[in-house]
Parts: sequence; C-alpha cells; structure tokens
Amino acid sequence: MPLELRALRYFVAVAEARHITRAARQLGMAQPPLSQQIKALEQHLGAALFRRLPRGVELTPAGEALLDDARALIQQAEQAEVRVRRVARGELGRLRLGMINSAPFHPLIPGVIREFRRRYPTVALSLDEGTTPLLAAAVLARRMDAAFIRPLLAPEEGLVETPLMSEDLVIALPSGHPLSRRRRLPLMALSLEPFVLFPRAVGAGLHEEILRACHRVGFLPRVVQETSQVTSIVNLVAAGMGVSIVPASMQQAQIDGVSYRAIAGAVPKARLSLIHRADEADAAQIQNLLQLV
Amino acid sequence: MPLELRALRYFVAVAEARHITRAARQLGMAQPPLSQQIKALEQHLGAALFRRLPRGVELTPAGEALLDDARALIQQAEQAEVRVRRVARGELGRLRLGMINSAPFHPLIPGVIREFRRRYPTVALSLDEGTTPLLAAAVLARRMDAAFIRPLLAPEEGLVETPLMSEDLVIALPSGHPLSRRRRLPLMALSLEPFVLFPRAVGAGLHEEILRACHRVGFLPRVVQETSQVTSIVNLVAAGMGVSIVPASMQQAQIDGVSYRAIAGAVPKARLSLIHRADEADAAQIQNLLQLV
DNA sequence: CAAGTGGCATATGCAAATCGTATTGCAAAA
DNA sequence: TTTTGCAATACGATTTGCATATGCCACTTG
Repeated sequence: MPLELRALRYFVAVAEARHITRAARQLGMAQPPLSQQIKALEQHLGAALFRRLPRGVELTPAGEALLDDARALIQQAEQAEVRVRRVARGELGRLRLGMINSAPFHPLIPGVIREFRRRYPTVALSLDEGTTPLLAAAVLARRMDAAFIRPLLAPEEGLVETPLMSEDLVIALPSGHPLSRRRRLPLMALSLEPFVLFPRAVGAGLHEEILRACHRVGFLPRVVQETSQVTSIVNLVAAGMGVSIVPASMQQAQIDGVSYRAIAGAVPKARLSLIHRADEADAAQIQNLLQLV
Repeated sequence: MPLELRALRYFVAVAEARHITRAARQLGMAQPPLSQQIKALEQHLGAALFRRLPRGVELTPAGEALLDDARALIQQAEQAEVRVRRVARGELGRLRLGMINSAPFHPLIPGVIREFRRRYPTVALSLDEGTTPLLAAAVLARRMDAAFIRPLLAPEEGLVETPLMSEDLVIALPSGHPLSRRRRLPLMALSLEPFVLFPRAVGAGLHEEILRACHRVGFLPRVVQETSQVTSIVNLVAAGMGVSIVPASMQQAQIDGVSYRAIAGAVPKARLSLIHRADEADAAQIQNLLQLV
C-alpha cells in the first residue's frame, strides 16, 4: 500500500499546527482519524515523525526531513493539475498552423492569427506556407495541426473541412495592357490571352474554379506558364508573361506592373477553408481557432 | 476531493500500456475499476486524457502534458520516502558534535569520529571545541547534538550523560625541573609548586577531581595561572610557568619543554562522558554514535 | 492535594470509496 | 457476417476512512 498525497497533506497540517487536534479542526475533521492517519504514515515509513509532548507534538529529524519534501510534492501536484487544465483549455501547448501562399493577403487571416496570439500568448504558434494538397497531407500526417487552404476537390478521409468565406476573383493584367483601359472586363475578353496559372496537379479547388468559369463562358485558357504560388503568378504577370485570375485580396499586394480588373458578369469565387484532423475535433487549440474564424 | 497519487499511478500505467486492460493486468486489478478511475480522474481535471480507440487508447495533448508531471511526482514521492527512512536510520542528516579541548588526544575519540564518518558518509558531521559547561549548555540549547565532555558536577535536567572511560592523570613538569629526575612522583611532592590549572568556574569534573586529589594528600595547590584549555595549560607548563596535572593522553601531544611523570600512590582519574539531549535519546544519529563508543 | 483541563491514543460503528464479477456495447478484422 | 478485442456499465462485496464515545496521562488550578 503505497504513499498517498492525502497522508502528506495531513502530515503537513499537523507539522504546521504542532497540534493534532488543532490541525484536525483546520482540516475539517475530527482528531481521532487524524491521529490514526499519522500513526499509519509513521508505520508505513517505519519512522517516528513526531514526538508526542504533553502540550502538542514536535517534529523529529525524520519529520523535519519529510516536511520539505511533502510541501514540495503537494505544491507540484497542484501545479500539475492547473497545467493539465490549461493544456485542455488550449491556453498552453502548441499549434502548428499552415496556410496557402495567398492567405496572408486576405485581412481575415492575419487578423485571426494576431487575435489568437493575443488570447493565448502561452501557446507556441508555428506557421508555414504550402500548397493546398501539401498542407492537407501534412495535417493528415500530424506534422501540422490545422491549415488555411483552398477547398479540397474531394473530402479527405480523416480530415474535417470548415468553409470560412469566399471572395471574388479578379483579373490580373500587366500594366499598360490594352484591356486595362476598361474598369470591368467580361471573362471572354481573355479568351485569346496567354495565361499564368497553377499547375493542374497542385491546383485544388481554386484551379478547378477558374477552369470551370472559363469553360462556362466558352473558352479554354491557353496556359503558357505554370507556378504553384499565387505571389509568383502575380510576379509573372507583372513581367508581362501573360494574364491571370486571382483572388481579390491579392490587390493588397501592391506589385508594380500589375493592374487588377473586376470581372463582368458571373463572378467566380475563391473559397477558403480551414482543415484539421477529425480525431482532434475536440482538441482545445482547434476549438479556440475555430471560434475565432 | 483533491488529486491523489493512486490516480496518477493508474494514469501512468494506462498511458504506458496504451491499453486499459493490459494496464489493469500489470496493476494486478480488473479492467472495470481501472476504467472508472481513469474516468474519474478525467472528470476531476475537467479534461480528456485519452482518446478511446477501437484497439486501445491514445494520449490527448492534455494527457501528454500530464504524463511527464505524473511520472515526476511519483518518482519524487518515492525518493521522499527513502529519504525519510534514511534520515530515520541515521544514514542521512547531520550531527553537530562538540568536544573538550583534550579529547582529540585520547585515541578513542578520533577513532570514533573516523569510524562514524566511514559508516555514515552521508551524514554532515560538524565538530567544535569548547569547555565542559559551554558544551553542556550548547547541547541543551539545541545548538549541538552531542558532546564529549568531562563529567558534570551535577546531573543536568534534560541531558543524558554516558560515561565512556577513565584514564590516569599524570604530572606535567617543565623539562629540567628538579622533580623530573624521578620516574614516579607522589602528589605531595607538588605541594609547594606553582600550579597552572583550569579556572574554577570552567572546571567541571576534572578541576574538581584534581583539587580533591590534592586535598586527600593534604595540600591545596597554589594556582598562579588559570586557563580553560588543556593545550594552553601544557604550553604554559612548557614555558616554565609552573606544574600541572593533566590526563595521561596529553602525552600524545609531543610538546617541547614538558616532561610527564606518573603519580605514585592513589592515582586520580580523568573521566570522559558523552552527553546528548534526553528527548533525543532515540534519535538515530545519537544511537549510532553511542553504538560506536 | 484533589479536581480540572488539554491533548493524544484506543474502541466501535457507519458511510463512502474501491474493487471484482458479470454483462453490454462497439468497431475493426477475419 | 461472424468473430474478436477492448472499453463502458451495472451491481454486489470489501476495504478504507471518518465520527462518536471513551480512556489515559501530564500539567494546571482552586
């Protein structure tokens, strides 16, 4: 029958009160059971912890030695308790977050991240960029806890996808391009232009969305250059490599040599989702994050 | 109802086995009560510690966090236990020892101290010198735990005195003193000599013993110099200040200018005692020390 | 000096926590 | 679909822990 914290708590109370009766009162119990517990503890340890005096008790050297350890143990147990609760509430721990390249340009994302850091400053937050499929794979493989991505083509086993918002897509033209004279352009105006787009392999929902929109108005974009990062697409457009269709929030990135024009007619949307593992749907960090978005 | 170590031991077992059933076997109990205990712990902490899988269980982040703390707590509790036992057995702790100035010259004392250090190397041993009354007061005031002293004139309340041994007293003469031509001297031969002795106030049993011996043969020593330390007495004798009567073991101290002569007739004795507090008669250090002497 | 007081130990009875046995439930593997 | 492995639930049995009552000892007080 091993040592229990209860015994140590009783012991400390008696050691501090130097009286069994008084300690019992402070503990909210009667004196006899406390005497028993102390006796049992002494028997268990095979050592006298107190000297019984006519007027109270006194610590023996062995009791002296135990007192320090007992206090430390009790306090550490309490600390362990609060630590677990904090981890459970997500106030402590870590959150490995991923995001696609274009996410930081939409004001929502930096806002959420800033707010998370403000609310849970003790959570170690790590941030990485990647493409939608890479991020999904990382979350699934537990190398990441959650990620802001473009919608997945097919629902992934073991992943939960939470749609966050959708924003308009806009046309990106090299500055001075003939089409840039008009404020709004129908998609069809791009039918003969060279395109800079995501590679099909990488392209998750967004690539699909763009192709579908073009298809709807009756053409297939002629892709002259592929790159997996939105920022690179914009840079290639600036270099005059071609035109592209990007999320409206990319206009936040003030890049010389690129003009953005709204799409006339049916405007295709860029949707953003947050994914996390299904088996961590109740993990506190995830919950806290979801609450913010 | 606070946290108990039992719960943590159960938790660690389950966390390490990753199975409740297997952990229960290792703990020597059935599976249902263990399930209950784990559930109760989770409820108490307000946090899920395990994810129940079809094939065993898995730690949640909160459980992960608790595991380290739980292991540490259990181990520290065990360490505290062995520490108390060791203190109780006197293998750990401290022993503040005192001795009179002449004690180190009797082979018994250094022998005992050396043996104590060999047997209980983890006991912090401190050593101080002093006069018999000062040492008795220090022990009584708990500034010291035990002391080698000359016998007390009267038994002191709260102190236990253990007689250790007695040795002959011998006469100390300055070298070349006329009396030093004879190997043995009757005490009476010193009746007209100047004496170097302890001050009466300091003098406990030994001072008394010397005076009584002189009184027995019919003279009162003429004290020309007083000092409370035996070594000083011997030095003063060496300086030709007078003669003295000292424990035979002082011959161990090879001091130039002093000759020792045995006493003819009834030889007075120098007795040595060990004292310690009565209320610590059962203290392990004291017991160990007494066992050695 | 005798009665009173303070404080710890022991005895006994009860209530609650813990455990074991039996059973159910559920999801993956055969 | 059946089987299997493992956790959850139900309930009776046992142990543990606490409270009340009492005894004993040392010191205090009238």
